[in-house]
Amino acid sequence: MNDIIIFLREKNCRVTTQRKAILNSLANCGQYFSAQEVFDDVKRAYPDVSFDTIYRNLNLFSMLGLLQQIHLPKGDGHVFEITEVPHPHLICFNCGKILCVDNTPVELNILNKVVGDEFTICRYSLEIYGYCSKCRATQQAANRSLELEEYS
Amino acid sequence: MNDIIIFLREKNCRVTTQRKAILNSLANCGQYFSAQEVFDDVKRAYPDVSFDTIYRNLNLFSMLGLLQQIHLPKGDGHVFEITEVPHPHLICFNCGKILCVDNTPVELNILNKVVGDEFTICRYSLEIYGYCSKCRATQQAANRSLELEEYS
DNA sequence: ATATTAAATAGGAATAATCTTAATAAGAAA
DNA sequence: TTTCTTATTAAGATTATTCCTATTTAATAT
Repeated sequence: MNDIIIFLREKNCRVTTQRKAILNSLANCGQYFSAQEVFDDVKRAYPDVSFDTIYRNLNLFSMLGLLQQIHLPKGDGHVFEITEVPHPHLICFNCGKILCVDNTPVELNILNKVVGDEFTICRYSLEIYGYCSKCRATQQAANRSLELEEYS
Repeated sequence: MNDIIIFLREKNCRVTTQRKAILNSLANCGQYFSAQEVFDDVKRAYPDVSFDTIYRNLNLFSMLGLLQQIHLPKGDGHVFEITEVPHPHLICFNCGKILCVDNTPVELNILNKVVGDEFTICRYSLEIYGYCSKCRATQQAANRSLELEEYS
């Protein structure tokens, strides 16, 4: 916690009561969490906090590289993860479960080679959508009626 | 157009007036477009169409693999692209410009090897955020005040 | 051509996320 | 400590997106 406060000062970001409260809340959240969860938790300590402040700061923390955003399918918003290392996630269409991919197929130095001088990379986000082993059987049956594609 | 209608029937999806109108609109949209743009365009031909119908069908078309969704940074929603082949995109934090990466560093067969039997992949989404060459100079100056990280 | 049935829709309610502005407070300087 | 500057905030307005339900209509069977 003190490390992050020092880090924020280094980045010329003010260390406000609300930011400290948000950082405290993150410790109470699970591995993946929504802005709503953080809001509910912070509100217990600071009933006056506004939703806007939560969003603004979660986005700031993302930009600073303290959090990663994970995009849910079907435009269902996004959740956050506390990690400084971007990595891919598997997301189940059916149950919504999120799994980390540790053995990452994307290396930033490879990406940098690909984009060359045309672009300066700050961060990336790779979501892999489909069905977890648990949901596969039931969902594949349902998909057969829609005949959705699957990569093999 | 006729191909897509046949395709929809094959997938057991009904070919409604609204769906045909949406498909027609897509031809009028640029390479990347928002649900709002499609709504505005469809509304000209069918003033009664509801926003819900636009969203529902753009999501359906995504699920069917006709469209890809591109997640904008800072939770700023997403735009769609007409393409059946998922591929990465570079997105400029500053001007919002979107660039395709053709020489893709992600291959579905590699992903499938990584996830093995634990997950059935349907599609993926890789967004690479940062600054385009045009915005780099001006924005890096701004970033120095915030001292945001950049990968080298 | 008509009836049947289930998917798809419109409309409006509900929720989520962002923007605007005046007030507040953190950090810097005196 | 006190003042000053400006980033940050709360509040509410606005916009974006999804949900709910009664109605409509595409596709199928008669």
